[in-house]
Amino acid sequence: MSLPFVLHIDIDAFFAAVEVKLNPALKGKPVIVGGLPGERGVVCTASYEARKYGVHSGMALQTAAKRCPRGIFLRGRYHIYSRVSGRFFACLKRFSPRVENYSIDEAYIDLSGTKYLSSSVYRLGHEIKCAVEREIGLKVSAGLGFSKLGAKLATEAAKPGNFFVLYNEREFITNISIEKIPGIGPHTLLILRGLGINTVKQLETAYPSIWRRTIGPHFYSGSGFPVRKEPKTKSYSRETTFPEDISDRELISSHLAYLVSRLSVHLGENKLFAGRIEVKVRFSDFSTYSRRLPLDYPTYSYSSLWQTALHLLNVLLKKKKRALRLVGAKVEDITNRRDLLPFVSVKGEKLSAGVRDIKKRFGFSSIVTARELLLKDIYPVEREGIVLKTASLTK
DNA sequence: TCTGGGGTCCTAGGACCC
DNA sequence: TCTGGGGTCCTAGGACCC
Repeated sequence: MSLPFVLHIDIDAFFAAVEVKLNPALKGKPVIVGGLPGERGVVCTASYEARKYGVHSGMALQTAAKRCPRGIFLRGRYHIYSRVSGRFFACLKRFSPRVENYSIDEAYIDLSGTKYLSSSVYRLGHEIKCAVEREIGLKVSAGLGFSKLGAKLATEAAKPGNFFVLYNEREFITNISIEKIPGIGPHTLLILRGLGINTVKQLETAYPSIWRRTIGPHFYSGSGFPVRKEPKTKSYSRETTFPEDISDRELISSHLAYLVSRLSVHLGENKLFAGRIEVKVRFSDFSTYSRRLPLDYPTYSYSSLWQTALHLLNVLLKKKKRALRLVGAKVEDITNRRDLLPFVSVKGEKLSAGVRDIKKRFGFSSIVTARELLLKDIYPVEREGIVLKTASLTK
């Protein structure tokens, strides 16, 4: 009988670290990934040098630029980060089959019952950390605990670049300040403070149900939440915040068409079918609305998705007479049921497959709908493409 | 300071049925 | 002519995470 052991690993300042690795001249400099200073957007990752200036992720780029005028601002190259991430997880899986990819740069590894247990589980944790660093060439922080929550908090204590073992997890957690607990955000924090709750111990004894709810399914709580296998994705979304608010309906629907097209291609490439689609808008006053509708049948066809999306957009635009800041689309109720494949023979599905093929071979913008063509200044056509005929633009 | 993009999960309340 | 109660399903939106 052995205790459960969970290792948590987190790549330090991931996106910034990748950029520094690819361009060593950036080493030791305040690197800020997320966008350029004048742009509408937020900081995605700040290097530790940039954090010294008070820059952190989620901060508006304009604020970051004020706090750190000499910061090196980069837009971010997500396809590269994603490749590094793949190597990160592959390396972890060599040590244990029970690896949960919690995010692009974070994982839980279940070390319970590992052969090396239990006298040297600590050494094993350290070995894994070093192996990952060698493999991807980036510094990571790691924490070992008896639960996911414990391991995660241990990693926090280890940052940057160290390995922290939580020997007395129960005591460590109960005495910790509640804002350190993942799952307790600004809103919950405000409520709890109002109730006079400041530590986990106070929360657990006074409001056990809140404790269970706020910590959610991600972490250990009494009976324990296991390290999960890769859960399958339940929804895919694409959204765009415009550089400037726009009112032109045609331009708005063109943006939406582009997003729906990307979703359609993504679904089709993975032989996935969406059962529902949602459209989201954000007006210039930041008020945000969404509307969703089930599709007639699960599909990845652009024309089916678009038809419903356009209808939802029209409903949403009636909400306010204001310029738009953002438009987005999301597909949900994803299935990969093979028995749905016969629907691919429907005309729209065949067209989708053809378009997808061309996009794959000649680039995403090599073939676009007439509607997307309105955006040609924003998303330049990569080659002389074929323009797919669509119905009237103003339908 | 002016607030991204991509996800997950939860809940209140309406519609509908018996 | 004053309107129950319970169950289920669905939508919109909020909170949270990285």
